[in-house]
Amino acid sequence: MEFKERDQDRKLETDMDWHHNTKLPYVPRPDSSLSFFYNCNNDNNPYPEFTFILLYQLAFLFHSSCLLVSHMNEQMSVPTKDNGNKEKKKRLTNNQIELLERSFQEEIKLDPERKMKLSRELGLQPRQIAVWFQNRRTRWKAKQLEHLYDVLKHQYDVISDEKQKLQEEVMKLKAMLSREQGFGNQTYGGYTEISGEETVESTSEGLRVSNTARGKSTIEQVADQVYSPFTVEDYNNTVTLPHCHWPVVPY
DNA sequence: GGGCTAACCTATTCATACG
DNA sequence: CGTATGAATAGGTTAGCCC
Repeated sequence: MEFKERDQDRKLETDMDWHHNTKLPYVPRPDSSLSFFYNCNNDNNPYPEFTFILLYQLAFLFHSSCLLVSHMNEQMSVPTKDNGNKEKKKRLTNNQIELLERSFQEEIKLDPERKMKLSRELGLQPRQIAVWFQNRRTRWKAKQLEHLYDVLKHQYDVISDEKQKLQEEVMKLKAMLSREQGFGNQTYGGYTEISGEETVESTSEGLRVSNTARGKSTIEQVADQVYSPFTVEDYNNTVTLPHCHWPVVPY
């Protein structure tokens, strides 16, 4: 079967889920407009009864399928841009949303049993429950990304400030060094024969930094703080966690 | 392995509420 | 009346099941 056709079938099934309680109509005997099917009783036919039964069944099937298609189109409200009986979208009530929200906070994924339970409790179609959960997960992920962006931006700002301070300090120290060199090679305080880089190490700020100098620089350490708690794996884990541990965010 | 199915996802459409 | 929001659809992917 062509993929597109299969997909359409699947859509149909999904829609049948939407109208899971749809009952097929009683199909009456084909009407007179199909009477040509029954006019098989002529002299040239050696098996009039057999032909009648065969044609009757064919006619019945044809008529049934016609009725079935029209019934399904009617019942399923197949969204067509031009028909007048297109079903209007309705907002869910506050009570419905409240219960759905509570259920979502318990578990962001929806198992079939819970779907049916919610469907019964809320008087909504199972398909509507599934769609609501899908949309809610999308909003939840968007909020998570937004939150992650805020955290990263804050940490970026902290690093930026630190960098700015360090650059200003380097400038000051370079200026001091220039002045010092103006006095020749005489010692000045504790500094002798030092480069600009090392000067930073010797300042109070630099001393603070040097406490951690055994391993990584401040920036590297801050960078670690920025990136380590937010690995892709962690993010994926939060997304696939069975329970919503992320702070509840309004959507 | 390939077909089928159900559930999921992202992107999009469209109706509705609201300032 | 324009915009934001949310319900619903379209089309694609994936995993599980069966043959």
